Amino acid sequence: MRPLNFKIDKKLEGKLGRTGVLSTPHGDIQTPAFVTVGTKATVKALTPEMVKDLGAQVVLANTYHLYLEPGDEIVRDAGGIQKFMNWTGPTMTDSGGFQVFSLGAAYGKGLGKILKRGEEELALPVLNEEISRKAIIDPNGVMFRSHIDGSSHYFTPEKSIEIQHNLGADMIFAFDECTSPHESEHYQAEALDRTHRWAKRSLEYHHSKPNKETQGLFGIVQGGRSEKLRKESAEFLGALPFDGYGIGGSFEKEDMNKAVEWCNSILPEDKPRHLLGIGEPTDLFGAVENGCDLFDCVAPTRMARNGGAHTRDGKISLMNAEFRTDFTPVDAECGCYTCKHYTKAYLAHLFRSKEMLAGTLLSIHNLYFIIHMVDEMREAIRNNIFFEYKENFLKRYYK
RNA sequence: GCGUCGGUGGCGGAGUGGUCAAUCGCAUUUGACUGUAAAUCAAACGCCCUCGGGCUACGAAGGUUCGAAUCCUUCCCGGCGCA
Repeated sequence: MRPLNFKIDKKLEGKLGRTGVLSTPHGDIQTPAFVTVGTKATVKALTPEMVKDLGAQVVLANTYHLYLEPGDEIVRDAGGIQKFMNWTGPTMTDSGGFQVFSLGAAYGKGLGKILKRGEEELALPVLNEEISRKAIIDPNGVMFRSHIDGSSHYFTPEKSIEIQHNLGADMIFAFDECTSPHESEHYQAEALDRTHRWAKRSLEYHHSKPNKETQGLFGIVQGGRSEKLRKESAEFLGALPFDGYGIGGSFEKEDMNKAVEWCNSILPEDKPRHLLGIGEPTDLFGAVENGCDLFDCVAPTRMARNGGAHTRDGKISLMNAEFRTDFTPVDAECGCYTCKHYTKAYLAHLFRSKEMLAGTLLSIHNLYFIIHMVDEMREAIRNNIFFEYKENFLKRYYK
């Protein structure tokens, strides 16, 4: 029995986009779908019931974080991540590959996944960089220093898969190296070679264990901003028997769609593709159009906790003075629980007085907004109106 | 009334002769947030202008000094103690 079954039911004419159904041991996912991030086996500020009610189909947790606390064996003994966190739907776990980046090359530099124009100078070497960073890479794996207590831990591809077997999600990722966009082409090639070797090892280890019966393994395409490397990576990994593929790395905003297209024109059509860590409306349209089926992103929930809200007319910050006396919903056209029952003035009050409910209510809204936007893209593809939908949405959102 | 301690920027509270437009915290304003190191971070925050600078400021008014938020005098206001 295969752990996953992916069935494409409609294609976007002239493009790589498609809709489908991804069946997992814990239920079906209508794709394209936005994956809610619950790094530490919790979607921050929300109960699983809230997450379900706002329309989430699948939750993604993290290997590195759950390994550190509470420990993957505890999650295993609890009956796996679904049972542990009381989320009954499909789950995924990331491999810890992103932490190679965020705790390594990006540590202390405020570097994110998307490189903005003019940020290149940040690539200048920092004094004592090797001391400050908390992840050090070698050919065999990565040494992490815990961001919690400073203790040292060593991840190999085998170790990451072993942890993910213990966590027990329906879909797991091969251990990869997410590179900094500042790295040279030479380094990108070297890192990609490492990611490929790690991918094979992840696959071999995975298939040497019985968990392969229930867990699908995704390989992760890397290659930075290089067309040559991206295509090379898609070729290499596409030829391996993964159950799906992730597209990782950090991008120049303008280049992302191209990079996604390079990868997806090569990756096997019948396998699900997950664009890792992307969640801005404009990026999601590009990703769907160019053939991605899944995307996860912390932005909706993180923004929400910081007072940032999506609306049909663009982003707003509820900390802005004007909303203190605005007695209308965050988005009058939104059907979420928060918009049905609360005003901006109330949310502004909650944020200013630092009440916990603020982050909860706005997380509900932002997740609902993004999830439903992707749902609408899916329906638009099925109804042959994707490009109209896209144009109307983006024109209004970014006006 | 006498004695005593104190009055600093929206608030709290440092500073006790020059390096003070004044540490710091809060509040305020704005910005950022894309496989969560994040309910976080950054910037601005007397007035005027362009970096730089100019102007007005530490209860009020005088004074000492090259120079005062800092010392002196008087006054006003507040806490406490004694009558």
